[in-house]
Amino acid sequence: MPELPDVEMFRKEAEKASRAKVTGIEVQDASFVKISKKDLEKQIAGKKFNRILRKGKNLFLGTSDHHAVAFHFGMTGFLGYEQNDEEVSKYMKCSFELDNNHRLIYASKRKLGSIKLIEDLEEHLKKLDVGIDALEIKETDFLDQLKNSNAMIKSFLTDQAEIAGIGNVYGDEILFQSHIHPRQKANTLSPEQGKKLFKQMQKVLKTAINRQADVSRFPASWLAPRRKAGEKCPGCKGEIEKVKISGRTGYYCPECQKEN
DNA sequence: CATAATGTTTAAGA
DNA sequence: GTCTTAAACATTAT
Repeated sequence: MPELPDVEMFRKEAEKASRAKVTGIEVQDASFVKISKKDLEKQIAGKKFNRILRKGKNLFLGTSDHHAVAFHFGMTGFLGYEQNDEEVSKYMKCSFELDNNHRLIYASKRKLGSIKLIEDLEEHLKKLDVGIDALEIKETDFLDQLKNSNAMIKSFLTDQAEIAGIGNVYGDEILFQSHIHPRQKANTLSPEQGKKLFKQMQKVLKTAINRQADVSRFPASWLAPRRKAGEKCPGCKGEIEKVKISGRTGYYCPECQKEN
């Protein structure tokens, strides 16, 4: 589930490739990649991805000449650094062959993500309609944005233009650990709730990264492993309920997360 | 077989 | 302009 912690894992994968030179590019699913092997190679071959940058759920692999490849992972995409002799995944969309017997592969079971060629990374970042990364935002700015939003807090947290990186699963987790109801309006949170939300946001994301964004390694006190209506809340005896907000199915504990 | 799934974009209505 | 839902995208897992 590519949200901030997952994409952070992909960033680390890409970093393993950053000292090697790209020798060629294979496109396995042209209907998804949409850029020709020829154009990709013209811009990337012979260079190194030595400027790697993540902003929210977006990953940019840049070269020294300001060009870059922009990746978005949709719901099922991933990036992996692997040895050349490994079997090619049938979900592979394209791969960047390296001069060290490895390759960087982008794979996805569905077609919801994207791969784009960027002419000038700095210019591109300026125009991107994506807010500051959830791990970079300062508490005071976060609280200001909360005050200025009339949206439900779940929508606020998952709105990439407000804060970048939080999706459906981590949004639910952060609200669960902050004891805030997902439908509560952002601008009705008390200052204490706002501060708690900020703190839990940092904690949840950092903990998830420390555990390789792997749900099976998350603490038993978390909601994420129990995303199902009728499951027992890990904090009380209550039952987890489903809520549909901005088109996504969310989960919360009606006992622990009351509206005020 | 029907339904839901980690995401984004677009449209339409309040 | 803000915020909400619903639908669309394509494919897999339950």
